[in-house]
Amino acid sequence: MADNDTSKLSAALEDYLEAILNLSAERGVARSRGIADTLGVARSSVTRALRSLADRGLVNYEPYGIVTLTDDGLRIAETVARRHEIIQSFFVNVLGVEKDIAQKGACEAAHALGPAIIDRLMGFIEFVNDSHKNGDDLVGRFRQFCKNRPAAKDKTPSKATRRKATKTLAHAKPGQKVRLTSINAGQKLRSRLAALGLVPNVEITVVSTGRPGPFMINVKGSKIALGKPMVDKIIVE
Amino acid sequence: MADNDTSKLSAALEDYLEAILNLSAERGVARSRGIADTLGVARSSVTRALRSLADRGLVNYEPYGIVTLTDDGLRIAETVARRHEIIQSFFVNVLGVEKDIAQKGACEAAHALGPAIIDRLMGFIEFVNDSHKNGDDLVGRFRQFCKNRPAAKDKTPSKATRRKATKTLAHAKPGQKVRLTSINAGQKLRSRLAALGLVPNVEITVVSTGRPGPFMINVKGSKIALGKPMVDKIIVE
DNA sequence: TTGAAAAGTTAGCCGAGACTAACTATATTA
DNA sequence: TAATATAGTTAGTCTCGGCTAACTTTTCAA
Repeated sequence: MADNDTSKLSAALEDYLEAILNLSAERGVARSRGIADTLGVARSSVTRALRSLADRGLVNYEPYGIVTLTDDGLRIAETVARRHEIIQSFFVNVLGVEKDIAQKGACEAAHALGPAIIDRLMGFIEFVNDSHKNGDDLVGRFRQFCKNRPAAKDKTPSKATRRKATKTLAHAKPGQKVRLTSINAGQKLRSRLAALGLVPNVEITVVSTGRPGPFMINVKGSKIALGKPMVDKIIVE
Repeated sequence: MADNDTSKLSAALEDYLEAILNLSAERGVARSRGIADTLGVARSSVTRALRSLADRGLVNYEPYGIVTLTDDGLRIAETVARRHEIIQSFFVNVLGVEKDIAQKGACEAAHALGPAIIDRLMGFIEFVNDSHKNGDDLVGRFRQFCKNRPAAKDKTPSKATRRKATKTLAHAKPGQKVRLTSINAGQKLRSRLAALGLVPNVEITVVSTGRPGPFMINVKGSKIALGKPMVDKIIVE
């Protein structure tokens, strides 16, 4: 019983519970060393985590003893393990992601996704299996679909995601024409730049973006060299 | 360029970048207050995060100034935002999860899932859309499938997930017969229990599990009352 | 133009969760 | 059964990412 703390468990402590469950199942018994190895943390970290879990009434733990789950701990551990498996199964069996990559992603995602999403996900996996029994090989069709599709790079934002962030002069490319919107600096700097013709609404043509050399721009016919700190302060569109 | 740190960014800092990107797009400019409101953190936390991001060369930031993303920061922010959207789109448009629940889950999962999984997920969404164009309403079929399926509870582990964790006497139900495997305690306690007939391999019948009253067991015809601390130390199968 | 309100920063605190180094308890085995 | 190896704990430190309270800067309106 102990504290029966209502507050949600941290992802780290959930991982400890899951590790204890797995070790219990695999080796018959969970010991500190095994937990440390499984999670890749120091033994001392395990000691502290076990004390914390014992305080919450989730494990039976006493110094130098073996670790067992209480009813409450078992319930949580099984929930986490189940989420983990459902997510991993989706990644591997539906999406066709490599097992070790899926493993890593599923482990983290298991803490992020609530019951509603997990239930739907499991339902979806069942749906896919069911379809297969009825002669519709969804996964096979998906694999085929992937082959005919140019691989999208994670780094390249899709049009749907593209946003217009506030741009500074530093974002501009050589030859590009931009309009000065504002200057992100104090009074004195603004008036210094104003003396060079750099005022709101003026048109700027980028000559070269430095690296090496200074950042060169053309404003109303006159070339101006700017240092990196300036370039970051000039907001353009 | 500043530091150009190779180390991976924390989930929290990724969230700051994403918030800056969104604010830039929505309000034209990102300021400290807006970031604090968006993320629901104190303004002072934002100040510190911005300093950290500026140190890594991801934002242009100076005290009291507005915040803009550098090229590197923009790249990361867009990547995170894209992941976020892809995951959320999957939850909402494929799984049919409610938008605000999906929102929360997707936000956290966006930090957990790497390029490989994200790419597949996006591919899958495209596949579903493509199927729909070709007359196969996958999502509709899934919805229908869900209706005919008894809702699974998140808390109840499926048989596939069920594991045999190390059980203590505390897990046993009244009337249940178990066999004592070992006792998780020191020499002195073990011999005390041995005097009561509690030795490895002995059969134990659970009479009552306490709450209220003591935990009662039957060992070779004799009834024994055990305290909670004892019950947790007796490993059974 | 000045003075209050809003925005932003500083300083100091906290808890979680990791680490290392040094110590102690338990197990093994010669 | 004593010596040693292994397991486990303690103590102290660090980083991260929150927080509050108090202070400073900027903005805006009278």
